[in-house]
Amino acid sequence: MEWNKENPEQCKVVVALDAVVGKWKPLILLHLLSKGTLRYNEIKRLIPDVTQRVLTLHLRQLEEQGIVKRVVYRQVPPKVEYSLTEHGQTLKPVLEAMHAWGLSHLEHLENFKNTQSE
Amino acid sequence: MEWNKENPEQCKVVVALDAVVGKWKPLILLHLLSKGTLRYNEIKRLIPDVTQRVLTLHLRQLEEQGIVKRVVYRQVPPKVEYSLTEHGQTLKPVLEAMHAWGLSHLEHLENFKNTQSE
DNA sequence: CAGTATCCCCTCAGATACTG
DNA sequence: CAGTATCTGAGGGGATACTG
Repeated sequence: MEWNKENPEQCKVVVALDAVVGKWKPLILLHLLSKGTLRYNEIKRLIPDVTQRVLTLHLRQLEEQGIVKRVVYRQVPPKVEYSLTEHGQTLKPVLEAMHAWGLSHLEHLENFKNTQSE
Repeated sequence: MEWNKENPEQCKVVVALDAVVGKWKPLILLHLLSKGTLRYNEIKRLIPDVTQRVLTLHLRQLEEQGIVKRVVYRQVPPKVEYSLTEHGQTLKPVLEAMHAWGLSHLEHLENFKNTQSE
């Protein structure tokens, strides 16, 4: 926790960022958090603007990081289910903290922009 | 706080990410958090690998967001001091949460990679 | 259904040189 | 000291078409 007292260089904020950054990753994580388990096309439908290519890329990266679990049911037509691993669940409070700050930041930006133009 | 129950679309995680993402932004913020006020070249010395161009860009963006305050002393040679705004300070708990998760994530990656190769 | 395979573009960051 | 100005390259993401 005490990263900032002496040597900020060894802080691991970037590690967290690396896991969460990606145009659609936050949305993917939030949907998995609220729904539990989702099939590939369900995610695609929940996030219409993501392309298949990028959605797959994001999911693969989250899987590599041990954040998302991918279960393939060998059948025709194929069925693939995505869910958060236990470790992935631990992101929830972090995402909530970021969301809360994001909200307050938006408010601050309001009167900040105003005082700028005055 | 309740972004995930029904509509993750309106979650503001991305707002927070937008403010914090940038190759050297976390380090800049951490240094400012621990030192309080720093001159341009002091930051540059604390983060040797950042180029002047990118450091300036990052600082300008943080300033635009109302996170960093920039004070110019009109004198020769010039003196410019950077510090966090009050609002910028509110990022501290968020960064700490990310750092803490980053640490635990690194541990998890250890035995995750191991179980992968088994 | 759940993806690959290509191709393209554009932003972010680095390198280097210059300046009020 | 605290920056600009230019040029450059890498890669993250989009569009479209195809497939086991």
